[in-house]
Amino acid sequence: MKLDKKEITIYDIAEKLAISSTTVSRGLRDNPTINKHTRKKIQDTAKELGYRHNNFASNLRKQKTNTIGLIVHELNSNFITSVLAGIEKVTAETGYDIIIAHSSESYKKEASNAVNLFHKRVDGVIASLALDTKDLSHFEQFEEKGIPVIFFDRVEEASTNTNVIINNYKSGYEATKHLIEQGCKKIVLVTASLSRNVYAQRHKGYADALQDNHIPFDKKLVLIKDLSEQCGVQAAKEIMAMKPMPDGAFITNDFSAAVCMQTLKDHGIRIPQDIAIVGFNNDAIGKIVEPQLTTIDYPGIDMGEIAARNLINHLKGISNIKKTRTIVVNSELIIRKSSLKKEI
Amino acid sequence: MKLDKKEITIYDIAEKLAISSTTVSRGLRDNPTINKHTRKKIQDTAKELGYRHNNFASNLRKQKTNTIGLIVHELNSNFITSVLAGIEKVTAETGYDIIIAHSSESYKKEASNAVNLFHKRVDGVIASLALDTKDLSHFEQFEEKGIPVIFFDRVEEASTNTNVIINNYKSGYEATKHLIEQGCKKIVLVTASLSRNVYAQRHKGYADALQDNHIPFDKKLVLIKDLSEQCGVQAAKEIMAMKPMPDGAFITNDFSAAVCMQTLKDHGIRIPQDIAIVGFNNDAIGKIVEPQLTTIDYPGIDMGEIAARNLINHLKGISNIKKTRTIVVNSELIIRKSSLKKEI
DNA sequence: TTAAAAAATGCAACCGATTGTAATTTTTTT
DNA sequence: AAAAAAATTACAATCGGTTGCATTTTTTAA
Repeated sequence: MKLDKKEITIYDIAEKLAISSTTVSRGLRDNPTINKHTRKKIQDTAKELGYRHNNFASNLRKQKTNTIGLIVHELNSNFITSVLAGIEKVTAETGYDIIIAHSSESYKKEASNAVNLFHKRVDGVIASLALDTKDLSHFEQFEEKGIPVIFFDRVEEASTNTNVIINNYKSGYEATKHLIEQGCKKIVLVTASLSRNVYAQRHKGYADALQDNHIPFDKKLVLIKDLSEQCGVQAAKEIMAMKPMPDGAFITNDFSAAVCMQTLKDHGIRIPQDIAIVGFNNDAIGKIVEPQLTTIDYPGIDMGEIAARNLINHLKGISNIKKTRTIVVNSELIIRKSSLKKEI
Repeated sequence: MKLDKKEITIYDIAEKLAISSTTVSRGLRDNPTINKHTRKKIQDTAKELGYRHNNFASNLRKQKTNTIGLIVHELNSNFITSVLAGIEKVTAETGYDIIIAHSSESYKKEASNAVNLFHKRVDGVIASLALDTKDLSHFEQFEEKGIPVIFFDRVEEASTNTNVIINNYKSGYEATKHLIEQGCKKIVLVTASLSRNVYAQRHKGYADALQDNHIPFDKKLVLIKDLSEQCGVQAAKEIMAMKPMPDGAFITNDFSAAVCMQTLKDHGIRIPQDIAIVGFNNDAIGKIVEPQLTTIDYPGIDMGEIAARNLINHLKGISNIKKTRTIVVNSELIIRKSSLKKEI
């Protein structure tokens, strides 16, 4: 077994330069009370000896970690990775680290991730809830210690936390209205659990758009699914079994919409002629399917940036998130061929 | 400003129970030298007081972090998330934590991520290289401190590190052979930088399959692209410009293959009749495109699990990765409609 | 040249858990 | 009941930075 070289500490640097460890500590962080010349010598020696900062010692003493925790339901989505990019942009600027934890849409795992981050002593948390998360009790531990938590996208609207969201109601309304304008009379809504805010709001927008256009709301046209691959196939089958077959579908997830569309096409159904389809998320997949998918564009980067900016400003005492309750980011309908009955 | 409750330490527990902090420390970790009854009291009191373990103090003292770093080129891919799932399975069992760093295919960011993990003092590293990473000098810092590094998928074959890979040569060979068997005579290879092992090997397999079947290798049929969305469009255009047009294409990335296929179809080219297509990765997208995409299945979960298992066994002294150089995981050709000229 | 002000550096006590070894208590053996 | 063995528990040093305050050195002002 190779013997690892001993770790270099500020004491080694201090000894070599015959100064105190205090000065070294300050010099390494460019503290202006230390003479410029001394600082240079310290930093050069640190490099020369291969010094590396010990975060554990530092955090232990400072009682801060300079780390924020991110809890998401899934990593494998364009939306989440763009949120991540937005957060990283801010944290890179401000010198914070990120710990990423994902729950795979499981409430249980989300709760254990929360405990984990809590024990890791993150300074703050940014989170998007799993599909089946029903209460926020696992976030209370943060509250109790005064650790700020900001939710985005998948939030609990009734909570007193800061939420960064899009207007899901408006998006649902617009998507449905668009389908109606294209001449659809019988519109299916394929969505996930209505206990999750985003789906509940989209559902509400759907229902109101129908009502405003004098189309009766029919509960049987609302299909509640998970967001699996299988769900797209299932939805397609149920749609095909309806008599008469619906002529429009608002599917609140692009991947599911793509799978559903595929299955419908396999059974000889023409899109958009027989049925017009609108998805949600503006995933890359929407431009690859045939016909290209009309969808709602969701500004992930902005949401990430806003959430991170607010959190860090709060941590630095620049602002106080307790005063901000909800931040709504713009989303918009992107019209592509899958819904254009009129132009054909 | 709300005053946060003071943090509870083992000393608080010790004081309350009138025992020493040593006993508390051991009791919390269920050390059998501590009386069962005492242990119970300690753990109950800890819960009651809201004690949380201080990793910083612990790591500082133990000089270990129980954390492994993961460096990947991208998060937004099915392959990488399944690797992650495999790694998490092992780390969950063994009590290790993961820090995820992604480079967005940038060598520079990869290097800075490596420095970051180094300063975070991860006990070990699992990495998949960015497209343009040409040397492994940024990993030398780990080597010097005796921190083990295992590479997977995107590796530097000439290095002396442990690599977990699939047989890219064989996969490239089989994909090409399959196209030849379907009657293709002029086969395009769309791939990424040949300086990255995976693409170099697939290229070699392609070239050898051609030769073994007496089809002359033509450099002009090899299109080197990045893996962007645009690249699929570009490739399609170049393919269409070739006279006569190729009748087969091996595109070493499912997403690019899907985009390329889409573009070809937009120009009235029939798949697989006019040109048969094989992708790589077995991404979900392959089952959504029309026709469904023939591809190479890549066992992400297994690779993650194997990499993590080897790393952690090494850390625990159970085995020594210095003795294992390369682990090859099975991959296989999945035949779907996009390449089946014969059956039509 | 001396006093006052400013700049630079150092002292020493923390932060909280871990661990080798010693001390104490309890149990077993004779 | 005393001695030996086993089981528990405690002491005290350690990990490596950080920071309030004191001290020393240098610069400026008088």
